[in-house]
Parts: sequence; structure tokens; C-alpha cells
Amino acid sequence: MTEELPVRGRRTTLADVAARAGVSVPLVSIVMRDAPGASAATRERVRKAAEELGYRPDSRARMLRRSRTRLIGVVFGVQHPFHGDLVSGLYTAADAADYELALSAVTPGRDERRAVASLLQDRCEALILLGPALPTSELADLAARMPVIVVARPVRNRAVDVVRTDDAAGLHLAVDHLVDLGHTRIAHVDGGRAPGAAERRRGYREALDHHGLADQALIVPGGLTEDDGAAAARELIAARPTAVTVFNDRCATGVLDVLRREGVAVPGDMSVVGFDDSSLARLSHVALTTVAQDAGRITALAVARAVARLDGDAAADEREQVIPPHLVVRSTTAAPRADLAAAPARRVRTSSA
Amino acid sequence: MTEELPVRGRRTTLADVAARAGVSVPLVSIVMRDAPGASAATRERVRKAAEELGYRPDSRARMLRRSRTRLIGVVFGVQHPFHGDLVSGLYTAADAADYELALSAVTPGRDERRAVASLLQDRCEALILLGPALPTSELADLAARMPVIVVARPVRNRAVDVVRTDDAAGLHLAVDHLVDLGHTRIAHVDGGRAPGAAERRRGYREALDHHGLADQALIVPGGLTEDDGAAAARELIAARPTAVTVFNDRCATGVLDVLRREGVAVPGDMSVVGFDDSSLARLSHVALTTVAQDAGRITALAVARAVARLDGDAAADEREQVIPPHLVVRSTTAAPRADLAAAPARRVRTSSA
DNA sequence: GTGAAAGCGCTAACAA
DNA sequence: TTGTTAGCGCTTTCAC
Repeated sequence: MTEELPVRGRRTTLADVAARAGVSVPLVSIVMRDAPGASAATRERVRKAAEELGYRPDSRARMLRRSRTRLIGVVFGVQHPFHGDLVSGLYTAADAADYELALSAVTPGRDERRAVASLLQDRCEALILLGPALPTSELADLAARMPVIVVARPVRNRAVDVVRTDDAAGLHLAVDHLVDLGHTRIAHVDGGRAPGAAERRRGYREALDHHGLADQALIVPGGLTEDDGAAAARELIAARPTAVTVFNDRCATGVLDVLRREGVAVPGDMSVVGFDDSSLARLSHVALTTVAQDAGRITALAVARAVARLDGDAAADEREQVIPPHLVVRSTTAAPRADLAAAPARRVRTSSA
Repeated sequence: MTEELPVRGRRTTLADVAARAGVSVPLVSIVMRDAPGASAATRERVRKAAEELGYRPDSRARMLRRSRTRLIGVVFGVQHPFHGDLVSGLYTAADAADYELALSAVTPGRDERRAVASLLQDRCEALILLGPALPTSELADLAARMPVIVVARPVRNRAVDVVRTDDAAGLHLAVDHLVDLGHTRIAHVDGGRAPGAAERRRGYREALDHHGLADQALIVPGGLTEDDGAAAARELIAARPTAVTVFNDRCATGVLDVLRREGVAVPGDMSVVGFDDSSLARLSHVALTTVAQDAGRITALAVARAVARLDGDAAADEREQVIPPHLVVRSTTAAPRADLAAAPARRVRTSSA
């Protein structure tokens, strides 16, 4: 308790603790690491000395000396809310596996290459990249040096491991749900060239096809942001499907906002389904029906895979792990109104009374 | 270009490069650091060897050897969008000052204490804490060990440096703007115990007072999230001010959404001002009038202060740097409707036609 | 301009 | 159980 905080200046080292406890340096090391090879009495004394000096081990020196650093590098986008969920999960998983995480952010002024380079200098043993935009060839080059786990982006290359949500299955869930409610004219606002967008488009088409609705397919160009959704909403208002699946929750929020402002009731006149189950979707006043990615499972698998590669296990395993999403039904989906279900598009304006 | 990527396994070291170039290890070190003391010819040869081997310096060994690590630790909240802007700015500023950043995230499962502890082990020379919730006493303890710069939270303790937006001034700007437009009944949705909330409340009161509107003050309990705003909106609908200043943009978004859904036109029936100028506010379909924090300036000053403390400069300077915000006028504020400006509250429902 | 020797803080291997 | 010796990859004297 009486941690006598050392003045700013030279750090307290093992040698300081050793001197104070009257033992050798390696013995202190043994005690600090809880390694076998010291008597209970010594441990006691050493711990006390360390506490009194406010000693903190130097992870750099430790990693330098050990052959292993037990350090996993993580590249994430500082703007992307879902990456926040993933980073949280990664910490938990790494902790359980007794690994440390080194975070490196991608920002408007710092690209992925720089983010990766700094992690290489830090001597990370493996890299976990969240939704990277790097070309496959560079990912493969990296993977030649160290285990690389790509999260939330499909990569066709056997050198890297991939953990991602089954995006196509997610759209099947969404479309099936809407069809169950009685919808037949279901549009899709896509994500352009964003990671996962192609799979979601494909899932949408497949699902419509599966229900014999292929000729009703309508794909509206969208994107990742609320603004993209807002723009897409204007097209939706013209085309008037009774339901729409949207690339992600942010985009869906933009859709919702414009729809409502233009007098199109949701879900009365149009049902909307998002993707991600981000905090946006959960907001009580938004209450967006959405496809949830299992961030906890994805991150656990990503770390597990990194650890397996490092330990040399499972080297022949499947390279890609595709995690099924699940549907979270909230308040933006409902059965189509009787007069809309079959009839062609018409202009509708609901009084909210 | 022909970077012959070494197989996974032992890292390439200075010794490898030295052997390949046919020189000694220290000489390679000199070349890699661009330090004086090597002939042009040697530099050329060494660089070539390093490139061919794909050599990357080991930052841990380097920091261990140098007395200085030139490493600044940053604690940020992975959920908070504004922290993303700040982290971006910090990277830029650190880069310019030739410092590295070590990021440590606060997540639902990882508290500030842990985040700080890991940075201490990494031998950071200074700590920048974004909106920390740690008690002042702990901040002071930390500051006894190393320079601590707190961003976006006022701290009454001479041991730590603080860089923050002038929250009170921000509310003056907002209220002045609304008064200029002709509003007299201006409410405030507050941020509860969030960092900065008290100052914003105070600024709101002061500004009203300054305009002789103190008796019109109405503070509605709010919070940081959209949901908090949604809840507050219900109270606003009952009280019917003609304008409202809201703790932050997220909360303001919740307010906006509920107001509009309940048929209260913005800015027709009620003007709304946010705080932060987050990406939310900038969205074209939201177009929120808001008080902008100068993230670039805040982060530049935070890094500059950390560097100054480390270099021993300016040790006697002011401990707290308060940055003036500025108002960004968008589309959620306008003059009050003639019948609302003076008249007491009444129920209004606008047809959007 | 270049190389040899020492040491940052720590841990692994061995000896006592 | 404990101490001694060596060395991780790098930078810093200090000779040559």
C-alpha cells in the first residue's frame, strides 16, 4: 500500500528490487514471473521490495530477451464503429490466450501500409487486419513473413487466414424474413465496393431467386454512410418496393431518415432491414431490424487462429472461417399493407395521427 | 525492389545486414539512422543489403538501448466517435514531433486502469488521456511518475496538464446565435455527469443571464447517447421552448428524430443546436447546427505540451489550455415562427405538405 | 570513416 | 533454492 512512488527519472529495474531485497537479479525475475524456483520466504521479501519501489517490468526488455513476444498486431479503422466492437472482443480473446495486443490505427492521414509497418517494427508475431483495403498481393507478401488474419473481408488467397461473417447468408435471413411477412417486391441498397458488399448482393439475388422472385430484383446503388442511404432513399421513393434490405446500419439510418421525412411510413409503407446490429440499430427510437454479426465469436476465432499458426497447430486447417449471422427483428419490418402487397407502386402519404 | 522476403523464422538483424554488406554492425546502425559518420559509398552498399534482406529495425531493442523511447501513450475510448478524430490528430502531431504513439483502448471489458498499466509497461515517456474518468487523485499519482496530459476534461490539479475546449464559451456561441435569430425561450438538454457537461450547463446559464433571459432557463436531463436525447425530446415536446441547445451531437440526433416523428418541425417549430461537429452533424440529411471542437488544434497542443514537459521546456507555463470552439451553422436553426416567439406553449402539428 | 567493446533490462542455462 | 554467466538487437563511447 505504501507504494513510495519514485521520482520522475530513471526507471526502477530488477536490479533495484534485487538490491533492496538482498537477492540476485534472476531470482527477482523468477518471482515477478511467478516461475518455479524460489522459496516462499524469498518471494515474500522480493514482492515487498518491488511494491515499495513501485516496480513495473519493462515489457520491451522482456520481449527482447524472450524468443517470443506474445504480441499480436491489430490494424483497425478509427472511424468505423463496428471496429470498436471488434477491438473490444480481440482484447478479451487475447487476454484469455495470454497474448498482448498492439493497436495501430488507420486514419485519414495514416494509411494501412503505415499502420502495418509500425506493427512490424514492434515485432508482432501475427497480424489481425480489420476490413483491410490492401490489395491481395500485399496481404500475401505480408503472410509470407508472419501469420495474417483478415477479418470481415473475403480474400481469395491461401496464404492468409480469413474470419468473416457469412454475408450472403445474412441476406438470405433478411429476405426470408420479409417474404415470410408477405413481401414480394424487395429492393436492395448495396455497398458498392466496400468489403462484403459483393457477397451481400449475391445473397440478395440468390434469396430472391430461391423464392421465385428473381424478376423482382432491384438493386439501388448505396454505400457505407448515412448520406449514401439518404441518396438511395430518393430512388426507393420513386420505385416503391414494399421492403428493402440495406448494406449496413449506417446506410439504413440514412434511408430511414429520408423515407420518414418524405412521408413514407416505416414499416407501414416500407419495411427496412439493416446489417451489423451496430449501436445505431439498437437505439430505441430507431429500433432497426438488422442482421447481426457475431463480433465476440469472430474475434475469438481470429485470435485462436493466430495463436494456432504461431504454435504450429492446425497448419493444414481450413483457411477461411465463415460465421453465420443471425437476424434481430425490431420495429422496422412488418407485413406489407394489403393495398401495397400486390398493387403496383402508387404515391402514399400517411397522416401520423 | 527485389526484396527477397525472408522466410518466417528468425528476424533479420543488423548483424545480418552487416555481414551481407561486409561492414561492422555499428556502421549499419549509423546508416539506418541517417546519422553522420559513414561514407556515401558505404551508405549505398548498406542500404542495398538491408533492402535485399527486407530488414526492419527492431523498435524494442532500439528503445531499450536509447535512454529515450520517444513514445507517447494514448488512452482512448473505442466507442466514442470523437476520440477517433482526436486519435487521428494525435498521430499527425506526434509524427511531426518525431514521436511514436502507443494506443491503449478502453472497452466495456477493459477499464482505464488496465489501459494505463499496459502503457506503463511499454515505457511510454508521457501519457495523453482522452476524456478519462479516473479520479483526480489517481491522475495526480500518475503525474508524479511522468507527464500526464488530460484532453477534453477539466481537472483541478496542478500536477496534470489539461487541453480542452472552452465548453462554456461553446454554449455562449450557441445561445447568442439563437438569441440573434429571435429566440427567447431556449432550453438545454444536458450531459449529466459526462466530462464537460457541468461547464456546458454553466455556459448555458451564463449566456441566458447575459441576455436577461435567466428566468427562462430550462434544463432537461439528457446524456451522451441518442437514447438520452430521445427521452429528453419528450420533455421538450411538453415544455415547448422555441429552441434547444443539446449536450452533444449524438444526443441532439436523438432529440431531432423524436421531434420530427412527433410532428414538431425543425427548425420551423423548434431550433436545435448540437456540440462536437461530429460526422453525424455533417450528414447532409441531418445538417445539424453545432458547436465545433477544434480537434486538430487540441491534439497539436496536447502533443506539444507532452514534448515540452519531456524536454524540460515551459515547465512553469499554464497548466490548462482552453481552446475556443466555433459555431457551424447548418439547417436546424432558424428564426422562431411569429406565433411561437412570444406566445406560451401550445400543441402544434405540422402537415409536411 | 570504420571497428571493437560495453551495456540498456530482462530471462535462459547452468553451476553451486 | 540461489547466484553466475551469457546474450536478445540495438546504440554509444572510444580507439584506430
